[in-house]
Amino acid sequence: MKLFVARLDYGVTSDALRTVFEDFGTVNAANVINDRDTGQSRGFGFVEMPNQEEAMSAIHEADGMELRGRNIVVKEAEDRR
DNA sequence: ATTGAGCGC
Repeated sequence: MKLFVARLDYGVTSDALRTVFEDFGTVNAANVINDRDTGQSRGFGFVEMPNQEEAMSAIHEADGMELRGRNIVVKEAEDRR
């Protein structure tokens, strides 16, 4: 299951994102999206979790949680556009 | 350091 994570602090890296979600279960992959031209974080990212139950509990647990001073938003990801 | 309502090339 893929999770969409928004409102990330610009200093949050893919590795940091993975560490956060590993507290809720197994994480296959996590990546923060950076602007292709400037390389700066876009402030959102994706987390892939193989266990759906862990993924759903991660949504409920991590949505709204504070990370680096900002409250993040966690939702199920839409199909890649 | 920067901070937006946003779904990765």
